[in-house]
Amino acid sequence: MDITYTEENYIKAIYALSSEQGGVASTTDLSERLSNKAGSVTEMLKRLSIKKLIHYMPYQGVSLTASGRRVAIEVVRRHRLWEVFLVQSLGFKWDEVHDLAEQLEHVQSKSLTDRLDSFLGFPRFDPHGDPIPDARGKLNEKRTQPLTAGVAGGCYVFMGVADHSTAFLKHLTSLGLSIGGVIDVIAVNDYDRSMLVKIDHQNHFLSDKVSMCILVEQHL
Amino acid sequence: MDITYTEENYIKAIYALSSEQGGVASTTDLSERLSNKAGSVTEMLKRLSIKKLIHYMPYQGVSLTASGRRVAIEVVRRHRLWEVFLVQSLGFKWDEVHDLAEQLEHVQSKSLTDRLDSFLGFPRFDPHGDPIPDARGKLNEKRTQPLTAGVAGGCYVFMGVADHSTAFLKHLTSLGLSIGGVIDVIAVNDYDRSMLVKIDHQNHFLSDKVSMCILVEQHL
DNA sequence: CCTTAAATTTAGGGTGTCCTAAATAAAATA
DNA sequence: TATTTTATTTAGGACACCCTAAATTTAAGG
Repeated sequence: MDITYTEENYIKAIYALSSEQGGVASTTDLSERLSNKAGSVTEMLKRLSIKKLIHYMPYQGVSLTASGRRVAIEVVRRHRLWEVFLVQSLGFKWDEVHDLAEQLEHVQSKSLTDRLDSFLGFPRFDPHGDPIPDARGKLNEKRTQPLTAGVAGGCYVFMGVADHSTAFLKHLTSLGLSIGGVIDVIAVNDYDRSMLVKIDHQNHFLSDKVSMCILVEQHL
Repeated sequence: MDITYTEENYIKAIYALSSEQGGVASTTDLSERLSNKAGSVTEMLKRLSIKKLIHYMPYQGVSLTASGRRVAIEVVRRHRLWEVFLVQSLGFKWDEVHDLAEQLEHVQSKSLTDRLDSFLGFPRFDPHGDPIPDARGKLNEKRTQPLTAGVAGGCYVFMGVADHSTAFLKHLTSLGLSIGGVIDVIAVNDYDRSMLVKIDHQNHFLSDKVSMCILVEQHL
């Protein structure tokens, strides 16, 4: 079965939304995420449903079928591998690679993907800390928490982001933060959940808008 | 101005055909090369003409404008760089890369292309011996001749192919021939232009269908 | 429960790219 | 040159993907 460029983008969006929420994505959410109007989304949902890539019950939202999920994971795998390539081999910065990977991810070739994977040394995470599914579609889930869950005195390792926008990534860079970096939480403001943290010997204030998108693990 | 995937393919085909022939490509040639019907081609030619990418006089064939040529060369550059990457970095064989490069070439990003070029060490030729335009669009023309122009007793260096099909490339591989390889012409049959050659200490008969697509330079 | 608001779908259009079949122009042949 | 063949264009239709506006269904609030 052949799946178009656009269909892949819908599948990917459904995958992302339905894993954030309880397994289903709504028409409106999709329409926002893809910057398309709701009517266009409905139309595509019907097509994807005919192709048996999604479960679609009008008005009830959609979820991926097994084969839809396979497609989604393959696209995600390609996207993240290309991101690694762009950063690791071509020297792009982590905030520059998203849009390029968004195009490269649609080159449908198992052998290309697998060889790229091997060439890169089978990386397990992309430059933003997102896990890369392996050739069989196995994806080791990240066991991370947003930094907002951190407590004063706690020490955390920066493992990934929940906001992939260039603006946000540039901001983190300006804080001296990159994947694997250590964050000491000095104080947490109960009222607005803002926090004072130490990164690379420097103190910074983080609003909860920011710390919510910083994904961390407890430091060992 | 944005140029679609399909438009790029038309531009590339026009570029290829019009450099083979006297600067113009016909509707029928394009229709064959692109496996589209003539009517579809005419329609696209009108569109490309409006975008000022081609000179189009109905019934008279088309040629590229300066800006069309710039687009074509950029696409060719991307195609050939990706081919180098696929062979050199990912270990594909030279007969496996065409279709993949055909997809990768449409990722429109100057910085990606230039970084890839640099990553690969600014290669001047692709795995089939075709010259790669540099970042400014400069393309050093190959000064090669088909092996059919060779004479008995002559010694030649294999520089490229005029047929990029997998079948032909595999055939060359089976003859022990790869870019840079040396070909000694032992005898030429005047009647059908077939020839007896020595490649890597082994003798082979080549029909003119084959030797016509083997591009060579005189050995120093 | 009824009414309003919000979410979703349907209806009707538009563009890009393709097709087939018919009409026309150019080239080849007699 | 007249006629036939071939090349090309035009006309009309299809499908994927998008839109706006109207209709409908579901959810929310009184």
